Amino acid sequence: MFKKLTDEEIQIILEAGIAEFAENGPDKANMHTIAKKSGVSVGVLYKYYASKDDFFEACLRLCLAELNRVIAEVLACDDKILVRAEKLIRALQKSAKEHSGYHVLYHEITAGSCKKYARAFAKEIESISSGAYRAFLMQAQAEGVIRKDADPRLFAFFFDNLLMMLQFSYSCDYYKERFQIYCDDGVFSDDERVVGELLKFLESAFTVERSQISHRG
Amino acid sequence: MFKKLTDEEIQIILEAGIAEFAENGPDKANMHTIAKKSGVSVGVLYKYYASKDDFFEACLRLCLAELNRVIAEVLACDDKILVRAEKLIRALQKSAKEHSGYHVLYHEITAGSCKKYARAFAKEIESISSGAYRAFLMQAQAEGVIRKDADPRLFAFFFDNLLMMLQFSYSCDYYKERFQIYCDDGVFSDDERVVGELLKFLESAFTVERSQISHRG
Amino acid sequence: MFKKLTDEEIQIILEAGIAEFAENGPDKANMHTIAKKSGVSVGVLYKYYASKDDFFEACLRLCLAELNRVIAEVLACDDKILVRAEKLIRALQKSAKEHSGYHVLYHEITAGSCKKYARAFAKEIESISSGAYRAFLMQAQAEGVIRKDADPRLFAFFFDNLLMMLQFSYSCDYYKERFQIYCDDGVFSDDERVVGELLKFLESAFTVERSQISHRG
Amino acid sequence: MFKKLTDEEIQIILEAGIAEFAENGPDKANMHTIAKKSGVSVGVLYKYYASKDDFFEACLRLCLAELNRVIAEVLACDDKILVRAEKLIRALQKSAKEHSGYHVLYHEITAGSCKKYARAFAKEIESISSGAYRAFLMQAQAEGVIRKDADPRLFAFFFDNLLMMLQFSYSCDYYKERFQIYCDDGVFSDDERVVGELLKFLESAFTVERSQISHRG
DNA sequence: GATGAATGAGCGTTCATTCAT
DNA sequence: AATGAATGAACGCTCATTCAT
Repeated sequence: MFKKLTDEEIQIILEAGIAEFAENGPDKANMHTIAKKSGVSVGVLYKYYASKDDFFEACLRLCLAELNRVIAEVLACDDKILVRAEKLIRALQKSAKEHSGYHVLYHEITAGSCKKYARAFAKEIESISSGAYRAFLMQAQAEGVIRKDADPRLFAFFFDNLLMMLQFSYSCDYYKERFQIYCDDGVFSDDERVVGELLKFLESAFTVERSQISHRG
Repeated sequence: MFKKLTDEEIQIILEAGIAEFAENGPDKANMHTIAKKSGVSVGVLYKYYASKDDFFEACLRLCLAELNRVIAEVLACDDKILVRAEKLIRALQKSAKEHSGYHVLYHEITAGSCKKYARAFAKEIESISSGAYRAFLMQAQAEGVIRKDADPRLFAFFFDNLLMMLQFSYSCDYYKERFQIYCDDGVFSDDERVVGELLKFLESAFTVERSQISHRG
Repeated sequence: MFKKLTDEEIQIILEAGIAEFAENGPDKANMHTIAKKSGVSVGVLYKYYASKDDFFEACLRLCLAELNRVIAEVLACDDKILVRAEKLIRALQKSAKEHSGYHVLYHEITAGSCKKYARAFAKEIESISSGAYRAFLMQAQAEGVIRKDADPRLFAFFFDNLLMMLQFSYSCDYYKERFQIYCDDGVFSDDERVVGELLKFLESAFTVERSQISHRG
Repeated sequence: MFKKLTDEEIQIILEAGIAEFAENGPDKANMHTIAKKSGVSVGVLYKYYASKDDFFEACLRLCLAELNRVIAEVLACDDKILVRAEKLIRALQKSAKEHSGYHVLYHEITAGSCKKYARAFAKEIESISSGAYRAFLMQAQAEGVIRKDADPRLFAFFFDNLLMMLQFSYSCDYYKERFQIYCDDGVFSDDERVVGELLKFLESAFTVERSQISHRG
């Protein structure tokens, strides 16, 4: 073949990379295995990507683009806050179950092995959802739908924390195991229960007005 | 030194290991570096630990013991639920800031490179907090302090999710970056703000009675 | 060189291995040295052979194949027993002098460091000559050429013992030294003398009819 | 203990060394294991022996002394040649069965791993039996008991070759396996058969007068 | 351009030897 | 004097990267 790789071929290579990186982690992942699995030679891999690290970054970008797409799709509609939350939960639940590798790779960035990417990627990725969530929390606050005394930044943070843990709980081995321990072996087959309870949790968290307890004296 | 290593010296080695594993991840961490950093020879490392894996596990156990100790200490007192929550938040906040390596290593287990430990450790570690949280949620429910319609298992799960994300946000690079993005550069010097907002979030989440939205239809 | 190794190149590597293993024994032999001596990188060694052990076995097999070839060539002809013996002696004498490494490696198997191979290889190698020698001893017995009261199995064993010691005496350092002590410094340059005397020894051993001594009472 | 090691203690250490060296070969043998097995510390080992090599040599010397003792005992009596042969055969058969380690270690010298000792030891050890055997062969020749045309040096060599192979066949794994292949599984329990046949073989070899076959033309 | 064989730095691990106690 | 913990050089093996074909 004397041609540039097509987008489809690139896609196949990246998918193979994502699978391998998700399966074995960035360090144990093997470039030859990836080449073999995607039906190309290592030479091609190194023609398109300067190094294993560089290739890992490309895989990562594909994952994050997809995850962003999922979230952006939900946020595009002008729903009320809890409807949005529900849609996000369902979307992440579905995506994490169907494309666990993508979420596992996202999780890898948060681990030490990817130190290198931490700063840059955090900026790139988290700014989007951070901004979006803060925005609609502030709007909801303005509309009187959620508690006035909430710090939109922190609340957006807590909200995203719950979503992140949710997606990892549907995709990463350790978190999956933990999910079953916290809930029970049936959680993975009763998505509605999880959606329902998380919404219940969020709904309360967002909408209570009174403060029953005075922390700090 | 030609005497058997004292407990303190073993501690130094483990701390060096934790630092190296936290810094580079289990795969990239280098046994020679650890030996050098802790002022012993590689031989000593292999006299006390059968393999890199075995040593990693020992480091891990030290971290987890400490983390469990922190949590257990808080749970020992028979406080009301939100007091407990507050104490847990403060304890984790403090611990994650002071011994970030311990928390980073805990986080490592959740990542792909430690696949091997996922199952076993999850059982070992998460069962404790899972049981404890569920128990005091149920007790609070019985006392009428928190909403009756909450599934204690799921709510315990969401609660711990928030705590985990909190500790990682004070210890792991990526999460720290993200924390600043969500909140602002000042978060790390205003612990009270975080405690206050998270308590506010939890308080509402736990105590609302009415359900304003009907999910699912 | 970026083409697959040719058979000749593989041969060079194996020869380097045989030389190194013969020189230093299987344990002290060094894979880096072998790589260097055969002009390839260690990587190549491990591309073609799974481990040092595996490589050693390959070297061994090459030696044994050659040794078997030498013996098989002689046994192919339908000569009378002492003619065969003479041919075998000459063939082993020549081979042990010219390819001492091959014979040294054969000798290595008999030593403790190769414990692992003892059983399997013994079966594989010794069965052939054992069977062949016994067969022609029995034939010679049937033809009345050699003594009737000989146990063909034991006599075949003694015969091969003499041949083995002969080949080792021309190839292994210790045995070479011993050879010179038993005979004199000139043995290695007077092959005919050795052939002649050994044939004399065998001829008598095989052909005497009367038993002058009553062993066992 | 503030005393020099007694001869018995030295003996225990050497026996442990012989066992370990015989079991694993000189390279794989472990100094710590030897120390442990003989109930002393490695420090003591290195107090009495400069290095592993030096210790191996000491073990070797013990073995060889014992083997020489066995042979010398037999040669002390002024028996006729075949009586001597029979006594030697029985003595080696017994010794190799009972103290296989000693013989295995002797065999190790002949292997490449002990390159270092080849020259020196060969001189030291083989000279004795070589001289003795040659002497009594010449005497027997003078007495007209064995063939006149035999070269006493070579015949002594062949004689010792058969004895060496015999002792190894009763002590070294590979040779034991080979022994069973050549003869049958019962050889090890029918010592008389082996003695008888070897004597038959030697008797003929030594005593034939006429040369029935003209080798070389 | 594409291939994949070859490279070799680098890491985990062992164990003979040393020497503080 | 005896101990055995500590040392660290050295080796087997891997795999990201290169480049002759």
